[in-house]
Amino acid sequence: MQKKDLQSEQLILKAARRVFQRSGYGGARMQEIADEAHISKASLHYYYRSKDKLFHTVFREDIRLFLIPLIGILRDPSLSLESRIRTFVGSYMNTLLENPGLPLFIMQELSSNPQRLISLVEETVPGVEGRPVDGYTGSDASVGGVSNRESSDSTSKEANVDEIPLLAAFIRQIEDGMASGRCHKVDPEQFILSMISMCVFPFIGRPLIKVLLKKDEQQYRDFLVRREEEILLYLLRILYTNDKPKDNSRH
Amino acid sequence: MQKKDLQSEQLILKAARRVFQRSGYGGARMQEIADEAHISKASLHYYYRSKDKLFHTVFREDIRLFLIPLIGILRDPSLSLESRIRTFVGSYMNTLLENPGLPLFIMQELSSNPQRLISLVEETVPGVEGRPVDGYTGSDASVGGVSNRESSDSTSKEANVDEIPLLAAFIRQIEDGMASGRCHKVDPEQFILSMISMCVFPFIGRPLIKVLLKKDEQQYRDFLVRREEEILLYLLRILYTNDKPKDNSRH
DNA sequence: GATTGTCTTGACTAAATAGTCAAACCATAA
DNA sequence: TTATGGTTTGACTATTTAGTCAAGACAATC
Repeated sequence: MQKKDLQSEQLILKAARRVFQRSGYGGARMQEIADEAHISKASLHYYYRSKDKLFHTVFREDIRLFLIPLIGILRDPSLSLESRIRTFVGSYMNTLLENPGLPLFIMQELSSNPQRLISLVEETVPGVEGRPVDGYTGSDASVGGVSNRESSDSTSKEANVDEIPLLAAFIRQIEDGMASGRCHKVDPEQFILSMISMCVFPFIGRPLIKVLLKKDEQQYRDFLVRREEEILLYLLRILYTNDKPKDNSRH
Repeated sequence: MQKKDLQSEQLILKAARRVFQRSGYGGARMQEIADEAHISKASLHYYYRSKDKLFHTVFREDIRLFLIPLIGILRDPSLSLESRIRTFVGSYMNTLLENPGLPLFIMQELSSNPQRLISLVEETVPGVEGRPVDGYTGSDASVGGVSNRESSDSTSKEANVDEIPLLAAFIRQIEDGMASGRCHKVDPEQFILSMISMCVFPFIGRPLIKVLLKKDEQQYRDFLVRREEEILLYLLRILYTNDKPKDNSRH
C-alpha cells in the first residue's frame, strides 16, 4: 500500500552513483552499494533486479546531466555568439563543480562501451545522429522503465530528416563572425573542442594536476572556481579580433 | 639456459597493456591477457606472479611515457617561452597520437588510487613533491626490477630541499613576459592547465566528441593531427599581446 | 486481532576468476 | 642417450560476487 518506494529508491540511487563514479561499472560491488545505502544486498536486488539495470538507471541520469549544458548551446537560437560561449562555460563549470566525479565516469564508461552512447544520446537529444530518427534505437529497449517520466522538458520531436548537426547553429555564428572580420580565423570545430576541453579536463585530471600544481583539495577547488572567468578570457581572446568586446572588469 | 624470457615477457607486456587500457585494472581478466598473448594463464602467472605485479609494471611504464613531455617543459632551461610551448604541444600530441588510449587509462587508475601517483611520479621526476626527496618512497620497492635501467636521462639529483615546483621555470617566464608587456595578463597556472587540457582531452573524450562532430575513426584522427597547429595558434594568441610573434603560415 | 500487500533479510546457489601445482615439454650440453 | 633447467600447461582450489528464495517484519485496512 504505502510507497516508501521513492524514499529508498532515491537513497539507493545516490549510493549507487557514488560507488559507480568511484569505481566504474566493473569495479563497483553490489555489496558495497548496499552497504552505502544501509540496506541488505537482497533489498538492493529487490529494487533493481540486476547490476546492469541499476547501472543503466544511474548512467542514463548522469549522461543527461553531462549533456544538458552542451544542448544549451544549440537551444535558444536568440543567443549571440559571445553570450552563447559565456552561457556554456558558466553552466558547464557549475554543473561540474557540483558533480566533480561526473566527467571521468562518463568518459570511462563511454570508452568501454561506445555503443551505449548512441542510444542514450539520441534519447536525450533527438536528432544528434545523422541517421533518420525513427524513435530511439530499439536495440535494448524495455531495459529501463524505472525513472522514465521527467523527460518532459525535451519534447522537441519533429524528427527532421538527417541534417541536424548538433552544433550547426554555433558553427554558423563563428563563420559569420569570421566573415565579418569580428572574429579571427579559427576552425570552429577545433574551437568548440578546446572550449569543452578547458572546462572538462581539470575534473578528469584532478589527481595529476593537484600534484603538478601542489594544491590540496581546498586550493584546487578554489582554483577551479576562479577558472570560469579565466577560460572566458582565453576563449574571447582566441576568437575576437578587437581585444575585449565588452566587460573589461578583471579582478 | 636460453632466454626466450625477454621475447615472451615483451609479448605479455604488450598484451597486458592493450587489455588494461581497454578495461582498466578492475575490468581486465588474466585469462584475457593470456589469450591475447597466445599463452596459457598458468604461463602468464609464471612470468608475473600476480595481476597486481603485472599491472604495476605496465602502469609504471605508461605513466612515465605520459609524464615525459611534461618533464620536457622544465628541463632545458635554455628554451624560450614560445619554443617551450611549441615543444610541449608538439611532443605531447605526438606521444598521444601514438598512444591514444594512454590518457584515459592513466586518469582512471590515478583517480581510483591517487596514492599511487606520488610514488611513481617521484620516481620518474625527482623533486616533484615538496617533501624532501629521500630517494623514492621505499614503500613497495623491489617490485619492479624490469625496466629500471633507462632512467639515465633524468639524473638531476641534487635533492634541493623543498622548493622545486615542477613548473617554476615555465611560470617565471610567463611572469617575465607579462612584466615586459609582451604577454597579456594571465594566471600562469591556469594557462598551463589549459594547454594540457587542449592536448589531452580530445583523447579522453574521443567517443563523445566523435558523435558530437559526426566523425568516423579516420576523420577523427585527421582532426587530431591538424589539432597541434590549431592549439599553438590559440595558445600564442592567448598569451602574446602583438598578434603572431612569428610564423604566419597557416594552411 | 486477523488479513493483505509491501518491504527486508539471512542463508543459499551458480558462475567467474585469481592463483597453484605437478606433470610434461624441449633445447642444450655432457 | 641422458641429465639439466627453464618453460608450458591442464586440471585443480579458494575466493569473490551477482543473483535467488523462503521466511519473517511491518504497516495499514478491515
